[in-house]
Amino acid sequence: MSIVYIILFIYTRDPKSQQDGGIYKLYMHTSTSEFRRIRTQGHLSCDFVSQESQSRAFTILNLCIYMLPNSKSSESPAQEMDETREEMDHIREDDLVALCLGRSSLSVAKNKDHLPKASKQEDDSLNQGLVLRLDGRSYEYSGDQNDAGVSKSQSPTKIEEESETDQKWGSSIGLKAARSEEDEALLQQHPAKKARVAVRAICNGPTMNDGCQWRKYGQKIAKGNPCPRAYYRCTMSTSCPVRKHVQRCQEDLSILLTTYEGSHNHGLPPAATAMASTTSAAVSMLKTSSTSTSQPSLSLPSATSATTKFPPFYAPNTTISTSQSHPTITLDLTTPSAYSHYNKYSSTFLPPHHTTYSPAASLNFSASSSSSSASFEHWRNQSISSSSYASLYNRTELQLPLMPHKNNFINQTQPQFSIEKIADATKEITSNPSFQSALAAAISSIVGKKSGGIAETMQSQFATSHFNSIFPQAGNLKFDFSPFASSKGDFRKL
DNA sequence: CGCTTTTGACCTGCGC
DNA sequence: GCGCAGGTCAAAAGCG
Repeated sequence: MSIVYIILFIYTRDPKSQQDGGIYKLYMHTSTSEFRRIRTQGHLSCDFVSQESQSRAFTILNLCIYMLPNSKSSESPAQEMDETREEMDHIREDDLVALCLGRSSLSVAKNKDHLPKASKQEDDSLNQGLVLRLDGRSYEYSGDQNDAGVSKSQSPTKIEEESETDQKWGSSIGLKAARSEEDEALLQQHPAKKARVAVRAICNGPTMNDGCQWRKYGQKIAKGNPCPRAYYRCTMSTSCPVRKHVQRCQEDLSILLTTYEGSHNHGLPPAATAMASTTSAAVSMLKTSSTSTSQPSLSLPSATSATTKFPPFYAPNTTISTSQSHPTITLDLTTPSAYSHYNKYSSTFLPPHHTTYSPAASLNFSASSSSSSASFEHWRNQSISSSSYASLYNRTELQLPLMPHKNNFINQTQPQFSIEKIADATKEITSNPSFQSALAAAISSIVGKKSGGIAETMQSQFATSHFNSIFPQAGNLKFDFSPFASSKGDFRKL
């Protein structure tokens, strides 16, 4: 099996200076042997550069978004591709913001030989392990521990504990690799165990407003944390098996750890679909990992794998654990890439106008009960007034952290490839449920982190507009996290 | 009065 | 088998 790299650029533009900001590159590994670079007109654009197309059927193995400094304008797509490879070789690792979903060795384009084709050995490594990475690389990469703005207190406790003894990439990865193998074995030993998704988020209220209705049925003092753990069950349906427990982080009382278990057997209100889609995507990843016994065994790459260009930053934002009886994936929303990198760079590189967040950034989880319509209305009003489609699109896209500018960068080069080919490829990609759920979760996570909570409308608008811009041939795909939408799905075709 | 929360008891799984 | 910890139950209390 080979590797496909699809690089998706998401341009950002500062609304005041009209200067181009950072770029997101989205690498997608699939199981076919192709390398594509996606580019279209405008802020978000696509073309496909397909070097080799052996099969249109593939599975999404990895989905990464890296934030890079601006690159140079290119004369042609072919030149751009060369530049991309060049970039991959020279890019400074700590310039990256990453958001990754999928299964990966993280050996993304470490060297030129890795692109576009991968050796069988690398293919095997790509198959190994299940990773959900949501930025945070700056916490794990310890090349410069004195990096300004990288506060240790922002780091999730779990990773903090690990990173204290495993400050370097290699050792950390080694641990994770070992653990992942154990996890895999455990997952296979206990197939009946329900997967859990834990969400760490800053929340002042008793629970996170995830859009569902919950009833508390118990409370316990758990070992190792004086803060009581509260148990809730979903009350939106009498037979709904979904439970969650909520516990405050001992180290930082503003952080709430919410662990979800089970799947809703009823329709969800639109406001609940964002979290549900995120958690279900995470669960599906766990399940995929645990059920893929017929495929090559899954394990994380060796710590000694020296062929990676990008360090395998298993972000502190996400961990997979089976230390308890249930396989658990932890999503950390307390260390958004935006904030960490923003903090890291704003004082040094960014012009003053970058030091203000968009209004949406001040949104937070509701401090009231989980089903508070008042808080929802408050949020809704904020969303409507501050994040219409147009304003969203013109505001540097939620003012995600920008990298230092090198050059202006809007390349309007016309694609040299047939529309049909692009459309075909786009359909293949966008019709893949794994990709849909992964991208939905990824974007909802990154937007959710930016806003400090679940901002459904913004997620919907952001994800929808971006996705449709990225894949204009996909037929108006829509991320439906909107509280005003009627569908319970998180991703659909209109 | 009905719904929710609290809280001690009980059950279950796991490690030794 | 025993002890421990996590999880659940259900009666009592609280609240609107």
